[in-house]
Amino acid sequence: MNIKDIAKISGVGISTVSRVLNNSGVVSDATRAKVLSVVKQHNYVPNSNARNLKKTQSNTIALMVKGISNPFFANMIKEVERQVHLRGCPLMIQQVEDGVDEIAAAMQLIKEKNLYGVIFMGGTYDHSEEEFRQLGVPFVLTTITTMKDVDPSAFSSVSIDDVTSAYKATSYLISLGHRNICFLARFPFMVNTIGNRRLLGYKKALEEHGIEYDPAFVEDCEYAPSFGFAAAKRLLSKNLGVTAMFAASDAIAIGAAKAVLSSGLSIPGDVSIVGFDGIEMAEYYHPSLDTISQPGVEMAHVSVEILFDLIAGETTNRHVVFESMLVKRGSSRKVN
Amino acid sequence: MNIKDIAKISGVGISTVSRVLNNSGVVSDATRAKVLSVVKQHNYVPNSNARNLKKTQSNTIALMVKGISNPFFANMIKEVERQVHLRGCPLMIQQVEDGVDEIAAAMQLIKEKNLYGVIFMGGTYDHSEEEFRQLGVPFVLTTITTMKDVDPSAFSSVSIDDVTSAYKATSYLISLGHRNICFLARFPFMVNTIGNRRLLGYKKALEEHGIEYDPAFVEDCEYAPSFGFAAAKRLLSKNLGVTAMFAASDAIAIGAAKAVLSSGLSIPGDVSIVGFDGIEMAEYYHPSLDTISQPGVEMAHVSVEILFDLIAGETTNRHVVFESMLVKRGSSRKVN
DNA sequence: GATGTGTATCGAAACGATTCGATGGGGTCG
DNA sequence: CGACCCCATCGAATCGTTTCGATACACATC
Repeated sequence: MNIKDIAKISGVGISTVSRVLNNSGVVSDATRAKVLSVVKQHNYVPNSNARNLKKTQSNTIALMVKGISNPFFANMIKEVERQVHLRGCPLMIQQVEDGVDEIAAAMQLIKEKNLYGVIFMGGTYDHSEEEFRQLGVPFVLTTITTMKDVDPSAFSSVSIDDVTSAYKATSYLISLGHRNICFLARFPFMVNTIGNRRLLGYKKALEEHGIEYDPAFVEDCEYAPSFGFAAAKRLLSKNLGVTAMFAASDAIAIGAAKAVLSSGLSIPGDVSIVGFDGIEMAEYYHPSLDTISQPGVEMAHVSVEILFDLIAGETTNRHVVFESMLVKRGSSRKVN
Repeated sequence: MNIKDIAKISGVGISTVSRVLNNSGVVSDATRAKVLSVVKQHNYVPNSNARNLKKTQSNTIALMVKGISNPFFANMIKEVERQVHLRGCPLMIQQVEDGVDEIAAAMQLIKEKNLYGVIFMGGTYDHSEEEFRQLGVPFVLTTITTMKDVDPSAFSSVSIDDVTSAYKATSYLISLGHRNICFLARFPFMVNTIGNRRLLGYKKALEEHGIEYDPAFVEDCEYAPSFGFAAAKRLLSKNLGVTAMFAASDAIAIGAAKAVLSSGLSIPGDVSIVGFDGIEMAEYYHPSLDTISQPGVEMAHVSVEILFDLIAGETTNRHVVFESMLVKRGSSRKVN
């Protein structure tokens, strides 16, 4: 069942059916009604391969993401899907493994599928302006840090201020009287990753309060509970007199909390903990975890909005920086 | 840059380039090498819209899923993406909201995109054999229950035995001496949902041990911590003398645990808890939650395997039922 | 030298949509 | 009544592939 069949059955020309389906050009009401009824009756759906071929443009949006199963991302992905779907576009998801060139992978998809637009989510991008430009389709970077010194006019982005957020968390712990505060995050062999930016905020807070920075208090760990658990174990075994932990994700915090609790220490009695992200599980952990919460759903929503603005012809790139929020629950306490 | 350009530059015919790219037909080694070098040099990627149009068949796989952000699903989705990608196919993800007809939604995508295959994940399907057949492309139902009495030869599936799994959990609690065991799950206004099937197992265990089933011990709640929390609160306020809770998901269990702990009761001291799914967070909860664990990654993997077997021409449908596993950690204890 | 066989290659048609230039049949105006 | 216009509609060309029937050449066979 193709457009030709519909045309024949409706007793009109091919192009008339096309105009009805695309609401383009003029069609008399009678003809429109006739065609639509035939379309509905035969359950006709236009073939998008043919349409995309002719228009050399598809309506597919691609999402390139690092780590689908990360609960913070999972939540954002859900909203991205919802918003994209709401605009009548299909969503393609591709996971970018460590070590693959995200832009090159996207480039391939773009050529292959004539993509409508791309959202990149998570990670650190080591790409030049030129590489971004070569994409040739609208795109948005969401919760992504860039390594090269790229002119911001070359891309749109949605993020929070990682330095300030980490500063906020660390300052909070300091204000409660803590001096021996450790920091858990992932530090790959690169500059300007999320972990490194949050480290900056952590250091800044220490410095401002006259606490000397000691690398022994910082542990490298992936953004998952098992790694947080192991890192916190290592930390505790150093006997540094740690009274507080700041984790760069709630998942890490949950693992670290487990390490603390299973060592017979209490939270927040012996050790205070602050996480990062604001995932639902952190609230239902016991004790409820304090955290730096990112408005993930809004960030996803705005990412899609910006993308579709660009698709609609908007030419200036936007950079939306959301405010993170310190959520105080039950996992930190004041010390002498 | 299209196939015609490549042909011209290589000094060969269009069809020769096509044959080289598809490894079909005979091409002399010299010609093949020449063409491939030109392709690489110009970064040529064939346009899949044109290819799909001609072949009236694309290589895109679609995943129709209920609730992307559910941590158990998120994990499976990750593996599905990995496996599909490994086979060189793009993955399209569509979230099916409550109340929309999943098959109809898939049908539309199939016609539109000439899909290669579809994986349905999660939920309860109220569809007839005829409806499944009309899809016209290979598909697999993963962790899905069907309402209509559908001949199993009409579809392939990957699942666990929900009745037996719930029976296992409940029996375990009974074996520890519990009599007042409640059950938390989602019971929509339908038969044979996951919740209802697990309820069956719960009832069966009670019955076998001479414990009378009391609806007051069963609470309806969605598969998320906040709902588990609320449901457990309601349950506790009934003063039924509950000593154990069985939750139909770890997310529910975590919320329920929070309700118990924040009421001043201890786990497993006053209340034992068993969850379902085996998500990572359950292990790192404190206390670590006992759970019925489903091998999500394997289930995802096998789903993709079955799908590609069907695509490759396999004609008999398979039904793989995985074994769930009772994982004992620290959230239940023996009572007198 | 006519015939047959096999190998490497070619080009035209087709897939199902969009779009643009062309057409035909009223109606209006002078 | 002819000139003109406008509205509704039509069909051919096109997008970039795949594929099938045709071709061209070399070599062996009788």
